[in-house]
Amino acid sequence: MKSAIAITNRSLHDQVASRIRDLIIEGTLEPGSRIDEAHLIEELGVSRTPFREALRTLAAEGLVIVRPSKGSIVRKLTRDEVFSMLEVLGNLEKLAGELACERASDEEIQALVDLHKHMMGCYRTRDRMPYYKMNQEFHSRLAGLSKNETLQEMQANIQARLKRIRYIGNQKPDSWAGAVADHEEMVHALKNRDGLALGEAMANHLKKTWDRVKDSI
Amino acid sequence: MKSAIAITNRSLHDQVASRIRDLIIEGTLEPGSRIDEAHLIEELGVSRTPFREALRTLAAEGLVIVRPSKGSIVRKLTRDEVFSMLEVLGNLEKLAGELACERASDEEIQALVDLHKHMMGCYRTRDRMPYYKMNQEFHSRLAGLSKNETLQEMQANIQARLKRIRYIGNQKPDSWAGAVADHEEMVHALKNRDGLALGEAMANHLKKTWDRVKDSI
DNA sequence: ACAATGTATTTTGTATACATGATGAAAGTA
DNA sequence: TACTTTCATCATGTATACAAAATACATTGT
Repeated sequence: MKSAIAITNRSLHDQVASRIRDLIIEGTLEPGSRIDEAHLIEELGVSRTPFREALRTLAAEGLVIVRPSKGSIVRKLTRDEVFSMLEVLGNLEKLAGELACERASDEEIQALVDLHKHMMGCYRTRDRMPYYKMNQEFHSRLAGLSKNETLQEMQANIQARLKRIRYIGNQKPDSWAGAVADHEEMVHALKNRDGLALGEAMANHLKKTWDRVKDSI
Repeated sequence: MKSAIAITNRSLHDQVASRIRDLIIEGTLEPGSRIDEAHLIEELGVSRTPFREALRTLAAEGLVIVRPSKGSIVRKLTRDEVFSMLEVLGNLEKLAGELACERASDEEIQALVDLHKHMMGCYRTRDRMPYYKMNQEFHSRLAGLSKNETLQEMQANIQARLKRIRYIGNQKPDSWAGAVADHEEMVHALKNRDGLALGEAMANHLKKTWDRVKDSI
């Protein structure tokens, strides 16, 4: 989050990249569809140069695919790819959980517990959207507590790729209660600094995510 | 592997990205040093557009850092960053090992065993360079046997970032013998499809890599 | 009528020119 | 002399123009 005062010192291609990222997650740009350069350029009011640089960035992030001389498409994830991402993500978050128990300060843990409580509040009042956002935040923050930059980065990358699918999966009637129970377990283990238990809980949580999400691919 | 007949249809920025990647690994472009756009463009004989697109790709890969309006620099890894990368890589390869034991075919395992034998040959004759290359290949192939695309991709990414440092670390007198012993253990576990043992061996191997490499940062 | 080939149009890829912002040097003032 | 301020220069960021490639369409021959 940037403060409103902060001068926009970001280069244009960075801004464009962020914008396109959002468009993909919102679903305005549909997976598998071609990205109409001319059209989108006009829409965004920028020229081709920064736009194309932004596309290269997103390609390296794995959100779009550029086919030489044949234009770019929004990457459409196959079942196998989603499964493979969740498999890796589960493992990464398991590691994150273990490391967090070793390395995080009491204050940091408490802050995460507080966030969890907020989430529980949203669950009780069935506020899906805020819960969804806080959930993303929760996982990101927990990755941060591992004090491992690379782990954070990789986690963020996979999370970004999956965001669209999880967003959809989040809308249908699902085992929300199950996810909440998982989180209770995770927070409990975190409070006790029980790395093994936390790791297992997180890996397990991601396994269940697959069940919740697999039908919306 | 592409057939030799296939015409090189790669776009210019892809070629440029590959070239710069090599320059960074070779050390021609030193970590921390600024990338002189004008100079390098002339050297490569391309114009700024594809060059800059290539830079954005490399930035997303984590090899260079672009500072808005202040040019790009070759990313210089700190001790902490290298440690964090090896921590993640160790975990990733551990997972790869476990999955490979479950999912790889006998032929694939045999092919890897053969590669290992070649490496042993290089070790006996003290051919460092071929050994180094085969070693990279070995780890990449093993990641491939996990049948998990994302895992492969992440492993390749971290490996690319560390290539330069490992390349240096490889030149000084080190515990080459130790690394070889690790590999023997890994291949043994792979043959027996003992996932747990292979996973442990790989994680362990990466831990030792830290010891071998940490002084050349 | 259908297929194949050639042509036109659209779209992507690259180069260059122009604009904007950063860095450093010189001159002026305290 | 030291510090500040302004101006010049250079590097980076963006836009546009040009070139090449791909796709769609039409025309011609069988």
